[in-house]
Amino acid sequence: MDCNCVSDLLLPPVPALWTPGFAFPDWAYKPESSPGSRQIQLWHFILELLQKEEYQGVIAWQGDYGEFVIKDPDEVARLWGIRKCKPHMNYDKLSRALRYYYNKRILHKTKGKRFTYKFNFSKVVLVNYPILDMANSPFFLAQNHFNGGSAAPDCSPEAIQSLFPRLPDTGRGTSLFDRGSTAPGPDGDKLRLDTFPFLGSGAPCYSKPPSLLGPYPRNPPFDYPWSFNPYLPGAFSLNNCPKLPPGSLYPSQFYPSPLQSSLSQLPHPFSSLLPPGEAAGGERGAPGQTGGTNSTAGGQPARLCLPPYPGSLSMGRTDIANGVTLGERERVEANPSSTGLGLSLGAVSLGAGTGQQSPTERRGGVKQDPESDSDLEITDLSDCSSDNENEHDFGIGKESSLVSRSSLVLDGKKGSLLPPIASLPPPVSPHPLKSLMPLTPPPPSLPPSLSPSMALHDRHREAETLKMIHS
DNA sequence: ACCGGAAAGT
DNA sequence: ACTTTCCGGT
Repeated sequence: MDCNCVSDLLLPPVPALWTPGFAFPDWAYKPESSPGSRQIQLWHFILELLQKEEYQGVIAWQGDYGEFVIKDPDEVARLWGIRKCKPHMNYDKLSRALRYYYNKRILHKTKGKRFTYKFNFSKVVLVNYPILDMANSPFFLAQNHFNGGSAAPDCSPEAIQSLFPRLPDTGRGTSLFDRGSTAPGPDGDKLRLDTFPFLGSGAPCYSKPPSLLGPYPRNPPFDYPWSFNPYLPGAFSLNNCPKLPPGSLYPSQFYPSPLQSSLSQLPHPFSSLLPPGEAAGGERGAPGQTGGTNSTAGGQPARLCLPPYPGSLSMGRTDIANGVTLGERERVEANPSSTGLGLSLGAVSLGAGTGQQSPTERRGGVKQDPESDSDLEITDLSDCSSDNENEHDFGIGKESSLVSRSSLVLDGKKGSLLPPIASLPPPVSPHPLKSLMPLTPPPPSLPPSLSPSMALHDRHREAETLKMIHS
C-alpha cells in the first residue's frame, strides 16, 4: 500500500514543529464520506507546507486571510508527487486537483494573482468536522465544562482530557507526517482541535494566519482581544518564529486550552462560560494580552516573526453560528476576510513578516491586484453575488437565509441541528459584537427538540446582556 | 496561467 | 471519494 517513495523519508519524522501543536485531528484525514480513508489530501499537504518554515520559499501565506501563494509551483508539485508517489506529478496536475477543491469550497482561486489560492478555512474544517464531534469540540466542551457540563453527554474530565491529550504531557502527537497508523484508539476519530493549528492552539508561526477558529474579532485592531493569538508576535515566545527551538515543544501557552483563552475574549456567550478569573482575561499563568499587551508566553519577549497585527480584524459576525451549523460555505465566501468560522484573525500581511521576499517574483511576481483581494471573487457566487451594500457585514438578514439553507444541506448529511436563524433578533446596535450574539450556536449535542427554542431564548437573553454590558 | 470535462487509477 | 492524467478551450 505504501510506496516507499521518498515521501516517508522526506517528510515523516517531523521535528518538534509538528509534534504537538501541528497534528491535525484524525478526522481531518478521514473525510466523512470516505471512512477509513486516511490518505493525505492535497489540502492537508498544502497546509503542511504552509506551516513549515522551510517551505516558505516554495509556498507561503500571503495576502488575505487564508490566502497563499505557490511561489514555486514546480517544487510544490514535486513535493506532492513525492508524497503521493507520483513521480510525474507536475503543477498542471496539481493545480487540477486544486481546482477540484473549488466545488468543495475548500479552496478558491484568487483571481488576478498568479499561483495564488485561498483557503476557505471554515470549509476545510467543517468538511471534515462531523457535527456530532462538534459537540465535543473544545468550544462546546468548554461550554459544557464551565457551565457545569449540563449539555454534552460527554464532558467528563476524561473526555476533556481526551481533547487535550498533549497539553500536560508533550506526548505523542499525530502529525500529518507522523500520524501513526496506531490511531489514538477509540477516540481516534474524535476532534482534537487542540492539535488543529487553525483552531488557535498551536500554530508555530504562520507567516500569515489562516483565519480559522481564531479569535472572534471583537475589538479594534489596536486592542487585540484574544489572550492567545498564535499569530501575534507575543504568542510564540520563540526567538524565531520560523524554527522552533531545538527539541522544544510548544510552550504550554501554545495550547493551553486554547478555547479557554479564547473564550475569555469571546463575546458573551463564550466568555461567560469561563470562570470569573479566566473570563477576566487572564488565563492561568498565561498572561493574556487582553489589555493589548502581548506579553504572552511566560514573560517571554515579543517575537517578530510575525508582522504586526494589522488590524484587519473583520467583524465576522455570524460565522460562529455558521460554523456550528456547518453551513458556512457560501457565507464565508461572501464575507470577505471573515474566512473560517468567522473568527478571522488579524491579518498579517506576510511578506514582511518573515521577510519572505522570495522567489515569488521570479515568476513574474505576484501581482497585487487590489481588486482581487476581495473574497467575492470566488467562483461560486451563488450567494455572494447578491451582496449589497445594504447588508454590511454585520447584517444577519442574509446570513440567516444562508445559514438555514446550509442547514438544510447538511440535514441531508447529519440531520438537522440548528434552528433557522431567520428569527433571530436583528443587530440592534452597530456594534459587531451584537451581531455575533444572536448566533450563539446551540451545542449540536443538544437534542434537536431542545436546541431551537432554547437557543433562541438564550440568544436573545445574551444579546440583551451584552447590550447592557456595552452600555 | 487557468479552467473544467472526461476517464482512469487508488 | 480523491485524485491523476489528458486535454481542448479561455
